[in-house]
Amino acid sequence: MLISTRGRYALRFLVDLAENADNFITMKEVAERQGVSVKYAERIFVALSENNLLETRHGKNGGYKLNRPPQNYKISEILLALNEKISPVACLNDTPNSCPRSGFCKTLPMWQKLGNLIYGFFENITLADLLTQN
Amino acid sequence: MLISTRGRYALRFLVDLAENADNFITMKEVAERQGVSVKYAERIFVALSENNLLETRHGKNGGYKLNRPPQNYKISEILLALNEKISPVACLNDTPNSCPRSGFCKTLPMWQKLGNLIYGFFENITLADLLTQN
DNA sequence: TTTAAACATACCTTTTAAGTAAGTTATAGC
DNA sequence: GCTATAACTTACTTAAAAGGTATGTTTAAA
Repeated sequence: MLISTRGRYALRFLVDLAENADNFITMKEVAERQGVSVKYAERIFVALSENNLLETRHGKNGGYKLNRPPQNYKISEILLALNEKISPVACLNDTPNSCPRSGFCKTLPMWQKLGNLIYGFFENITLADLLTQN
Repeated sequence: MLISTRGRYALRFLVDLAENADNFITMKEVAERQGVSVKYAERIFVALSENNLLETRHGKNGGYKLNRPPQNYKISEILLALNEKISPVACLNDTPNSCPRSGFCKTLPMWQKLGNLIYGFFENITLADLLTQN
């Protein structure tokens, strides 16, 4: 699978925060609304926070909120924050390509094309685009 | 990762057979040429064979060869034979979608679009296309 | 009938995904 | 300043999948 639950949940959490914007929302509230255990959600929120995708406030009346308008969140950026490997095959993960066959591999060009297709897909969608879906 | 080594190796094996066409080629020979252990290659060849992607001959002077011209092998068909899950997220794997949130999930439409993009990519490339790459 | 190949079954190891537990630190409100 | 609350930290556990190996059995050409 290209994208694991961590990446999927992260997107849903951000959509949730966007829909309840302006106020600080607790992780617990989002986790419950999204049907994810609080403990698992916690790790995802921390990853988002570490990558400066969220504004946080500790203590009473604290929580999380978006730190920019939804159209400024590229999906690619969010998935990378969760360490999702976006490439379709392992042999595209290192640059320069470390496979000794890369110079003459007949399948590599196909993987590169697909990799670019997928990366381009995630680069050109923002959180705002998700909000208008139904 | 979307595609595992099994799928990747399968494609390379078929390219190898296509390049050495007409004769039966032993699995051992292909495996050595492709730098994959004979035992691991064996499982991949069996999967290809079970899905009628190869002609086989037992015993002396036996081996494998393609059972059709390279342009009649769609990449999608080959990957499916290896049980590669082509969809980018787990929640697209069952039809109808079994997720209780599928009716209102804000991220599902994006995953469906990406799934169609990837599936279309593999549907429109054949083994013959790989042979002309360098 | 021998030899070389595909085929079959069962197992092992490593890595990653997914999730849990127990505690520490920061901050708003009283 | 105290207290409640919520983010943060570290460490662990479990389950599944990927990747690979070992030991055989069956088939068919020479």
